[in-house]
Amino acid sequence: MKSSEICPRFEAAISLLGQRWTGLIIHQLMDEPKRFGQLTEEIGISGRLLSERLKNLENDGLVERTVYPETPVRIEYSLTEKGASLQPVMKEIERWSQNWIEPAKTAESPS
Amino acid sequence: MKSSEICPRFEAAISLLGQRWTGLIIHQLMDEPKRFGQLTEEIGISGRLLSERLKNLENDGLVERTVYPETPVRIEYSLTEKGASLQPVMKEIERWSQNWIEPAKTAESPS
DNA sequence: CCCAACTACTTACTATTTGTAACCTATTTT
DNA sequence: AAAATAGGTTACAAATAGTAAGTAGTTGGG
Repeated sequence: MKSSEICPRFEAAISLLGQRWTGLIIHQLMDEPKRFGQLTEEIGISGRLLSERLKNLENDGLVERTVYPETPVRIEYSLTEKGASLQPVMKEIERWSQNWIEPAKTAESPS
Repeated sequence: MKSSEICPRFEAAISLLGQRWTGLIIHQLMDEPKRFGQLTEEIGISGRLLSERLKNLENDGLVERTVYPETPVRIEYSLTEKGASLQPVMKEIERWSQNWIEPAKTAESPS
């Protein structure tokens, strides 16, 4: 019952990243801003959840929604400075996955 | 619908860490092996879910369950090499949270 | 020996979150 | 005008998480 012992900031960070899709969305926005449809296709998430997640990420200040009033209107989602600063985290997860996740199998250990 | 474009290893890693409690459990086991009751208290997770998560983590080869046949029996959970190799990831999340999460508020930016 | 307490879970049930599919509005192409 | 595309929202079923109580194997006391 005591959720002490753990740094509340770390807990907050984990409750952000430890939510389904969130990490993937941030990862996909790392290189360049993307549009709603592009994200659903690349990630394989439903519109309902993508919409929900993007709203949360906006509220947390990680993602920014920009409307370009061209014709037709174009809407892009990009990372804020706070969001972009997760790059080292993403890089480390990538590195770990390269070393410890077998591509096809569900195996345990690298060469 | 196409979940291509994303490295399947990265996806696998994210689906591990992007699950509620998993990151916190790994983090708590980083320093030293712990017992079931200790984890529930520190993390604030229910027995049901802790049990489930630990089983999954065992299956994924991240956590090891050791039974010490003392009297009374003592059961400890520890990280395997694969689990321990997530330390850089945890460290980066910690670093990020120190820089970008305000302790009391839900604020946006560091000093 | 019997009863309470402790650890490590499991089971039953409820609440919340996800996933699926259909729908909506505005614009644009055929 | 009809169909298509972008960017969503809504309604509902299915899966997952949370809560509380129960179980099994000790241990310690009366």
